[in-house]
Amino acid sequence: MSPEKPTTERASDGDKLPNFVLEAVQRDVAEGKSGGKVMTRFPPEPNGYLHVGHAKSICLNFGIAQTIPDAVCNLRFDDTNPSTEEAEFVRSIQEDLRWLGFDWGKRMYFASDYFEKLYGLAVALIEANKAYVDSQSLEEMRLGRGSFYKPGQVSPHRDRPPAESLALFERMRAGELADGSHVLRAKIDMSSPNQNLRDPVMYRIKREHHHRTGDTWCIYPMYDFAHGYSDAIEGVTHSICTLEFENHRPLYDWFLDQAPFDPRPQQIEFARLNLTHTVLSKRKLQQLVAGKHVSGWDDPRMPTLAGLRRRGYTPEAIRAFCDRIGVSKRNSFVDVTLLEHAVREDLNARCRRAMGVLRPLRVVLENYPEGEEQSFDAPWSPDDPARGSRRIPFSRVVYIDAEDFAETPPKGWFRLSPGAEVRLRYACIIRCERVVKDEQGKVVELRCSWDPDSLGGNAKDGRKIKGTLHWVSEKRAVPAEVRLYDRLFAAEHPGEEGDDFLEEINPASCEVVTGARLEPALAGAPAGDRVQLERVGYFCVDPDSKPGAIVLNRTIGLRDSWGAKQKK
RNA sequence: UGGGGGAUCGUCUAAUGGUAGGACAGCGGAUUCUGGCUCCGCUUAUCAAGGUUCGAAUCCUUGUCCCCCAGCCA
Repeated sequence: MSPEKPTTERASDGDKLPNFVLEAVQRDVAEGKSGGKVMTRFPPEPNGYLHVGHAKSICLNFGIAQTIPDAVCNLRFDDTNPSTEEAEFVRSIQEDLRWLGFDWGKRMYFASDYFEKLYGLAVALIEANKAYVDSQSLEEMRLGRGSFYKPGQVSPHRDRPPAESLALFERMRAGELADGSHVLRAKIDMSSPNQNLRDPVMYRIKREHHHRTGDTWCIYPMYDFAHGYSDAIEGVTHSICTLEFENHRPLYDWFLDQAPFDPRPQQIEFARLNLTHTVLSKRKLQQLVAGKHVSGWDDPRMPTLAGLRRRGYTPEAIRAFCDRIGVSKRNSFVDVTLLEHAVREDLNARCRRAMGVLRPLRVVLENYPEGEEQSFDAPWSPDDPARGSRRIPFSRVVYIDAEDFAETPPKGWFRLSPGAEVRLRYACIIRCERVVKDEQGKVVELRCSWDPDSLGGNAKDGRKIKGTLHWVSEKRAVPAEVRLYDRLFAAEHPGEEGDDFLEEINPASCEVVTGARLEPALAGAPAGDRVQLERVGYFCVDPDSKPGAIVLNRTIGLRDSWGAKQKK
């Protein structure tokens, strides 16, 4: 059977857009910053599955490492909040990253690897009188922080002697103090117009089991404190993050000012991906899973990498998409048709073709001898004969798709209708002689004749046949369940005006067709196998498939200019 | 009443003082044993107003609009 044609070289490389982050890094290299070294990192928090928005960040960070000689990209799990993080997500993130095609070598790290070092850094800040233990309540701290327009008030504990803070901090670590009773804060500027600088919390007490450190710690560092130092500890030179951290950069820099590292990492922000007809916020994806609105993180309608994979998307298509959307600082919504285009383009080049009928309509060829059978040769890839062919069995009764017949055809119809001729792909020409209906008047069978002089599909007398239909032999077809997926949200911007996005789930986003029939060559196709069903779309064999009960997921339909025209 | 960012075709994104280009989407056509693919063509943009300049998307001034920030989340 024709294997998929690999498209790694073709689809993903070559049309990378230049972007301002890469250019900034290249400038730094040219100027000899950090001794010309470049190290980036991809820092997921293990509290959910990776999605196509992460893919943008992954392609950026790993892409820079691949573009610049000797540069590397680390994988670092930002696991500083044990309340939400799980080992299962650590596993899935690695799996998805590998699947996408990126390799972090031996450089897989965890912020939790640095807990002891970070504790030491915190102690040093206390000793330098740059941090203090605050004993205010959460509410008092909130009030004390002021507002956008009002400067904050200093904490009554702000001038606590370093020795006293140190003693308290040690007791925090030792588990002698209750959750929430104390925090360690950086001593910066309570009246800063940037609220991130109003003595941000560095450590909180949290008696939670950590997926890696277990119960070793009951205090955990906050993002702003942990992230920059984790970068610095690893030797990261360029810490690339999304726009909402722009306000945090002064704090990122402040921490680095207190304990100079070489190289000193630099934070650069870019706009996260937004996609039309899609939700990408971790909270909303969690809601979809937790509320069982989808079958799981890998539901083929999910924008997660696991979901896209199960749907039949290829890593090359996702990478090509990421390369093409570019990187900038503008808040934007990428049209989901661009993603759909990327996957069609890749699948068109790599998938073999086969025939399958979603909604079978029985066609009896009255002038074909009963009990006889023949077969036709059909290339796996008409555009590339080198990929071989298979035989397709043919006999007196075949199925065509119900939607390829119209009793009263609209203008421009060149599929089957009473009295009309069409070609059965690779087989022969047939004419519809009679329509058989049930008591309700529903068409249940077509009585047709075939032209024995059209073997292979071309008429001996040279007459042109405009319509070509896909078909399967009744006797030899294999049954299949086909899951027709569509966008999870019909609305362009789900939940836009405060609407509940859950109520905007497209009820037609998953249509299960149970009576489909496939050509026999598809029997036994393994899970993950992809194929184009000619004239229908691209499909991927679902892991739910059992021997003799194949399940296909529709990745994406073919472009349909006829259907589009009909809609107008 | 604050601070930080951002405004280029319908949507993304280039042009870094010198022809506003590409991709997607849309429309039309050619080709076709997939109404697919491919090929060809077309439509459409510099937030506004002033200024500097031979020349401005780009520099200056003044506005306008959009996004982010008041977690012991990341």
